[in-house]
Amino acid sequence: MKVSREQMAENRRRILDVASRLFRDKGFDAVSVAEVMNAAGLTHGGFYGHFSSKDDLIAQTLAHVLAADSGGGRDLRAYVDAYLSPRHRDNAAGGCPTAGLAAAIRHQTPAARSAMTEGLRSQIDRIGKSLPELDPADRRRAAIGSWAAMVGAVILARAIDDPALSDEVLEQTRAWIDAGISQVSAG
Amino acid sequence: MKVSREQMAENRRRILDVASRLFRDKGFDAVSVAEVMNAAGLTHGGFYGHFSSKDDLIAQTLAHVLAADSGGGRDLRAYVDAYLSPRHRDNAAGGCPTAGLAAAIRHQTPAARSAMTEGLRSQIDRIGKSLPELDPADRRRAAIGSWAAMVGAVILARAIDDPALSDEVLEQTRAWIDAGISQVSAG
DNA sequence: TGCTAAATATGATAACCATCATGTAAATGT
DNA sequence: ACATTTACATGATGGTTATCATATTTAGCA
Repeated sequence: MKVSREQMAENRRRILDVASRLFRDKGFDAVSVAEVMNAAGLTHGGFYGHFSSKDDLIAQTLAHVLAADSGGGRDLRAYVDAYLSPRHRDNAAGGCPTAGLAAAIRHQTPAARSAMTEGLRSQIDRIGKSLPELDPADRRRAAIGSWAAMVGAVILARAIDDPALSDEVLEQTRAWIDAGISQVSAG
Repeated sequence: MKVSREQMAENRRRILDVASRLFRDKGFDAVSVAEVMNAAGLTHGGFYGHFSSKDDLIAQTLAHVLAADSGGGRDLRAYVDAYLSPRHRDNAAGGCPTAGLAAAIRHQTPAARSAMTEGLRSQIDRIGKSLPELDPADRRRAAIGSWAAMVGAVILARAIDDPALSDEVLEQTRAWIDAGISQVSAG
């Protein structure tokens, strides 16, 4: 059952989209190739027409999802607030791929690590650009420090089973970043 | 081939120790029960005499490794320096279980989540205690914010395949935490 | 309109793994 | 010393999964 060229391209896009959601939600290992294909409305057989292996799917999914930048844009404050919200914590499937997948990258192929590295590099640059009021050294430090705290806080908040402590981790990290950035720009 | 009571207790301890190292190094999924037992010098058959399931092993391993506190102790500065060092980044098997495993806890059983939650709660308290110069609200905020940044930075540094960027993430996060704490205590 | 190549479906296959079944030998208590 | 219990070893078993083989259908082209 051959499909049109555009249909095939759309299928590929859908595979990458659902794979991205499933991987963020359940982790690379817990998602099977057949599960991805079913979620994309296909069966497992066609998979190897699109990708050479599951590892290849993982690498291409990362490149795909990290290309779609969620970046800080102009208003860093608003971005941090949304990032460190219970809503984002509770929405791993649709949330930041770094928070969901960065820790698992260690066990993946070089292609996957490379995709993640480029994603992180541009994310750090993006955050830096949204801190124009700082001088370059402070800007770089604030961008990296804040980003590390954001990613760490969401990972910790998702790991904690006590809702009060989980909320507190988000809230206090938000205040900590806020204070750090304000004080640097005031200094 | 029965062994003495103490021998059995030692075997159990060894299983938990090697499991802790293997899990931190390779992740829960990538380590098989047989691999753990072999690393402990036993065969897979005896496993269910010690644990009711692999999930049970995971939960008990977390409780075991998180009980052995690596805590901040008195000198927070030194602890942060060691935590955010290339040496720690490159030694996942022997390093902080939170940095190695927190992100994977989401996909584990309630018992495992609960062990991790208690570990994090006491780690945050421990860091707070090593900031006696701050007033309680600042102390809590600094403890949580710093800890999130530390965990996040090590996870990011381990995900990045460019050594220069990876080192920079550690270094800048260290400077960021340092500045945050100094400025709060100066303010 | 018919031919051919290609995209996907259906259906193996082989490896891995958690868990269970059973055997064996030595520790423990009498 | 002996009986019994028990910790561990050896050896299944069943389920899952990545990957491959083959069939089917239709798009793309002459």
